[in-house]
Amino acid sequence: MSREPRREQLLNAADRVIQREGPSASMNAIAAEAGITKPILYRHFGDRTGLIRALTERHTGGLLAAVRQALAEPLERRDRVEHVLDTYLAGIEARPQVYRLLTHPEPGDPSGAGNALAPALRQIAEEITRAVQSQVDLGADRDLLAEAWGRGITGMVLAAGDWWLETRPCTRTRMVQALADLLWGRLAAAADLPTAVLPTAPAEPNGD
Amino acid sequence: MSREPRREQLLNAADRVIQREGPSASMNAIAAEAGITKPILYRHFGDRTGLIRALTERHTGGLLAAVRQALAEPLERRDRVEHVLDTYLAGIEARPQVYRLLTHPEPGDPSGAGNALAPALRQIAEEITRAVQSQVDLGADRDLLAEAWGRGITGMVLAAGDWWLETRPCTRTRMVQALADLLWGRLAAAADLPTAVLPTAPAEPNGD
DNA sequence: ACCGGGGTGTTACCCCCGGTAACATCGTCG
DNA sequence: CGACGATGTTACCGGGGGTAACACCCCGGT
Repeated sequence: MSREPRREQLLNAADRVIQREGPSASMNAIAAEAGITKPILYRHFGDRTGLIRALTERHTGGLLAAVRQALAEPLERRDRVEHVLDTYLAGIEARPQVYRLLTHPEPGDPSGAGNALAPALRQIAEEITRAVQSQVDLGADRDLLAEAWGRGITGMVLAAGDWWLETRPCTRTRMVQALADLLWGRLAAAADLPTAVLPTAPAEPNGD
Repeated sequence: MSREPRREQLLNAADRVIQREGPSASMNAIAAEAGITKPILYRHFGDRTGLIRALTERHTGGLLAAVRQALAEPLERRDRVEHVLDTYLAGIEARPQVYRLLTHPEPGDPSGAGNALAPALRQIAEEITRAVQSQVDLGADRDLLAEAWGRGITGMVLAAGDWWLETRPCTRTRMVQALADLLWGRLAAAADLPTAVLPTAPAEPNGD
């Protein structure tokens, strides 16, 4: 049996463990799930990050492709944006554990310093950047704006989506509306509230 | 000498190590930097997360207070938003390593599952939520929108700020403009670009 | 029939990390 | 003085990532 099929089996096992125990599952646990021992895993994936990377690449495909396709949909812009948001939220809703893996990829790697966006998310950010660049007329600043917005929108959806997944405060479509509204400048358009009172929150140094 | 001052000294040492080695510095390294050994650290902080928490709380104060104050500034809304953005970016610009600590607090903790936003950031998100709730008239959906937007905006600024810090594609004020423009619905307002190419040949399933 | 290579797998080990137990030392207060 | 609360130490544990060394098994070549 050539290497590939075995690799797939090992990835399946790793997948199951991570579904069950979260992204911090140990190599021992993964090996045990696969019915084998550690060195084999290391033969196939080099090190832990290699395994995780293989795993994420395998799952990213679907979500990334879906988002990319949604970005290219021939709709009115607002509808397209909503479509993309819904696609993303549906994706993370379907497989929360995998989604964790995508967002928390390599716990505490000392090398690369701090990327707020995991590789999988960075691909999405680039996809958005490209879409904005090619679809929206932003004048001279287009490159800067598109890049900044690509990252920004990705981070926004990541954080908001995470919150939504955990607290489930509303339906998915409603959440899509809320985010699209934000992107659509509803924050700018809304009226001021009467300056109630309380310039500042009464100093409450700490909570939790 | 009561406990507090020693604690401060230990935190100073931890701070130096983390400035130098990043947030994944080991307890041994921190103890060594302080000229002592591990058990003392554990006496003072319980465990690693306790230390990190103490450290973040110490640094969060400044940024959080600054953001809170910026949110309460008596300006036109757009100016206020820009002020908040600038405050945040200035804060992370001043101390990148600390900022890493705030955003990557506990690498791979198995307990809390996956919070995309670190505690420090969550406080900022709540601050934004409160500000939106009390300052902007959003009709019946105000609670949901304010919460979703609080998280979303925080995530947006986190991701975009991270990218900006690493690549420094423009000045801070320009970055502030770019993000404020996004929040101000410029994405919605801009014209379509002539559908230059794109619909292209019918579906060409392709991977990068 | 023999051998070698590429796959399978194992046990046993290393180093470091987070965390703890047990013990020794100083200064202060009653 | 003694008790107490702080300081500090060495030595250890369990477990995680990662590696070395060895064993099997099958298949194809000479």
